[in-house]
Amino acid sequence: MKCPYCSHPEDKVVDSRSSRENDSIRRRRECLRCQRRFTTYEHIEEIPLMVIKKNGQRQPFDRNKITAGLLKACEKRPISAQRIESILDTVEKSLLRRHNKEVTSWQIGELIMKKLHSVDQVAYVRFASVYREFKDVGEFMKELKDIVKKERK
Amino acid sequence: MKCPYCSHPEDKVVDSRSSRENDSIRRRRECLRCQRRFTTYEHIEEIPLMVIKKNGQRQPFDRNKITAGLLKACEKRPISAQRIESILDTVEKSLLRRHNKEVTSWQIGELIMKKLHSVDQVAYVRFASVYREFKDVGEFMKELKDIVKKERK
DNA sequence: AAGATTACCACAATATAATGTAGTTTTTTT
DNA sequence: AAAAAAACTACATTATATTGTGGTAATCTT
Repeated sequence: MKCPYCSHPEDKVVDSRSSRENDSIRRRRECLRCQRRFTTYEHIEEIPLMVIKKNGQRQPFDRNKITAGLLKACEKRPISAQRIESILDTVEKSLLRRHNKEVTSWQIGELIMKKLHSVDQVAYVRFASVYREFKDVGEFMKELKDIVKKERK
Repeated sequence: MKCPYCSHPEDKVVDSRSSRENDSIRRRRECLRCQRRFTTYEHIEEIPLMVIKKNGQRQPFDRNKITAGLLKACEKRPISAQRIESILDTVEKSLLRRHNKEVTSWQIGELIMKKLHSVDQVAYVRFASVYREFKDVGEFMKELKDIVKKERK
């Protein structure tokens, strides 16, 4: 565990206690180089995933809602429903693997866009234009040009 | 560490590895009752605090901004600047103590309101009426009545 | 579709963490 | 302002985690 003060990688545990609910372990560690102390927490890898919406409200992660948006973006595009499911799989898993209990809908959008971009660029632009307003028109045009260029090939 | 499947409090560590950057330890644990396995992560207690704003964008926690809003809500109220600083202290500390790297501005508002409510109820209502729209008019009127009743005493 | 990275698994040898008891300080609640 | 709860401290005893090696499978990148 890297010391937060001096970045030294070695330390020792000075105290270790379970929380009353046994849902975490608090350890008090001491850096072997600078002797300073710090606290760490051990947690179970989070399973429940809460989404923070734009208005700041939370709600449980609902895969179906996202699927719906993606399906719409992929209308009339050569992407199978299977393909979409697999994109969702990847996104969901990589969200679950994060250590963070909470995700913003914006982060989810970004992840999907990254995936979608490598699968179908037209669908990507459709999705992107809904989920994220391009920072400026220039960026949007640049994306479009790149895609048109490739489609022509 | 409580088993996420059967809630049994005893388990053993089956594998334990540092992340390459030494900023966390991943442990693979096995429940002593149901034998199922799960993963835990140990992290340094978080120090940097990111605020998720209503529009979904992040920014570093800025105490001054919050102070400004609070000061305005407390205009002409018998609350010293010192008092306000101490409210902010409490809120900031309790945010830092959470295990969560990120907080929504909504959560911060709630914390401040809780504190403010016990200090000055009129200021509380002013602040609340800005930071949170009361779910319904009834709730707002109820708050007002309670406060007026107390003021009369 | 191949290559790289990361999670997961097993086993054995060594070193370090967990736990009880207990006192102090800090923080939160009433 | 006092009481209650939580975090940090120390020390001694016991028990368990860490680390290397090495292999498989799943996932991410190109």
